[in-house]
Amino acid sequence: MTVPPGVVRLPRVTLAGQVAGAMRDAVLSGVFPPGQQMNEAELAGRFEVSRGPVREAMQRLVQEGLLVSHPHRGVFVVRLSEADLADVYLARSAIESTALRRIADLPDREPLAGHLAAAVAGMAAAVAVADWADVADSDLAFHRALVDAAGSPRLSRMYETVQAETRLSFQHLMSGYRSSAELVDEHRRLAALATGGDLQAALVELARHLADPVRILRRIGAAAGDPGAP
Amino acid sequence: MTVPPGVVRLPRVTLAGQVAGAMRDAVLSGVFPPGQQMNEAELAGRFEVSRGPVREAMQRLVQEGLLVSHPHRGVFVVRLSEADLADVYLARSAIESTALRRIADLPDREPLAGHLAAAVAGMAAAVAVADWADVADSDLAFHRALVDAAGSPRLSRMYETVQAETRLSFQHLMSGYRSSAELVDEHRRLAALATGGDLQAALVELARHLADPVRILRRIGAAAGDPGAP
DNA sequence: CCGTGAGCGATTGTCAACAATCCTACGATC
DNA sequence: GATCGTAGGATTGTTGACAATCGCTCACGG
Repeated sequence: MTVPPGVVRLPRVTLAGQVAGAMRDAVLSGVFPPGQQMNEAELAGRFEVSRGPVREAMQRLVQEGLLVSHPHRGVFVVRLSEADLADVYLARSAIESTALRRIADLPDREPLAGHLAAAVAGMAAAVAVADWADVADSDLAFHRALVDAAGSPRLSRMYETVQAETRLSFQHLMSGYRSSAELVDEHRRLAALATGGDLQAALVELARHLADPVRILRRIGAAAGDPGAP
Repeated sequence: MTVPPGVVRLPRVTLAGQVAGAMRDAVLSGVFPPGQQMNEAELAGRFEVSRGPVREAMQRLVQEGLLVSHPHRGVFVVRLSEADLADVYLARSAIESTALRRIADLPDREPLAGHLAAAVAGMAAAVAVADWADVADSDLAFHRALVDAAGSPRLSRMYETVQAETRLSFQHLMSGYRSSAELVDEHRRLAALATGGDLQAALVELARHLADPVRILRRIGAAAGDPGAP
């Protein structure tokens, strides 16, 4: 019997892996408030598994920066301060600007342009109906496409962590997105520059986009519910 | 009773944490060859602990990129290819160049200059006696000081992972250091530029220092045991 | 000879129980 | 009232046993 193409090895799934995914989603969607203790026994009961896989899952999220572990005292949802937000943006800037440098050398930037355009279109549609969660998703998908286009496993892996923290800080520090066409235009401009071949202009635009947290924090102060771009 | 200053909360230590540290050291020092399976039961016996803490320790190293886990099949020491090495250098470049930008804004760069000078002195002494392990340690300490001086927890955390991979790829892909004063001079020059206030020159020097892997790989090909700077 | 299925041993994944640690509350003493 | 010591409950850390999975080998049938 010859096996037809398309038949591939099925992914192995462990309980710990599934629990980690479910917990990651729960943390990122704000189900647990900052500083909340994650009770092993209770979570194990909810998931109907033993404490072992829950422990493993939580260790993973600790390494991802979403939870923090204090030995013998428990594991807690991180409290992200404004200083943390600033640091997240610095890390994003490091990763995304390096990605832009790689993208500038790509022989074919059309696939990336397509992905960025799709994200911008999704963002515009979400802005039109004031669906803030979708705006955030599109925004993060835009930047994720940028980093992944660099073709660097390590940049992508680092960005995964930092993007989760971006989403989390958005949950904890910000209360929503402004309904503004400026946000969409900003991304449209960045997409054009990132794929247009003018690296220096793209870097300047990215730096402006991820400008220093003082500007972002000013926005928070100036208008509640007006946090700027993640 | 008033407690005198200097009396601080003692760090809590778990078996899992200790096992993780010992295993990290063993992996980084080349005790386990690339692709080696890490047998839980055997390691648990060696450490005289149960398999639980060994599992937790290994999960941590998996997240750090030193081990790779295949569910139901085991955990293995990663095999780092030349493409991996190139990617590690790209990630280092992203982090270290961002650190340089932050350092350029430091009000006082003297402490960093001191740390870099100490690392260079240690490197020179190690080169003089052809102690390759010490050369590597000094080299990595130099770059670590650079990143830590940026004062960004996330840059430092990301760098920890990438530096461990640097050390590991050094173990797996390279066979030693050349005994060369050029290496020491390179670092001395980088230290001067990093703390001297000329950001552009420092960035150019860092880029040269972490030049594209093709140059490094050429060196491997040109002279066995002559891998260039990590 | 080749392909398939079954069995076995080794190893990983999970479970439940016990041990250890922490925090809080309460009582005793000064 | 402040401090100290103790006990108890809740939770985390670890252990050893059982369950599940995988890879390899061997036997059988076509």
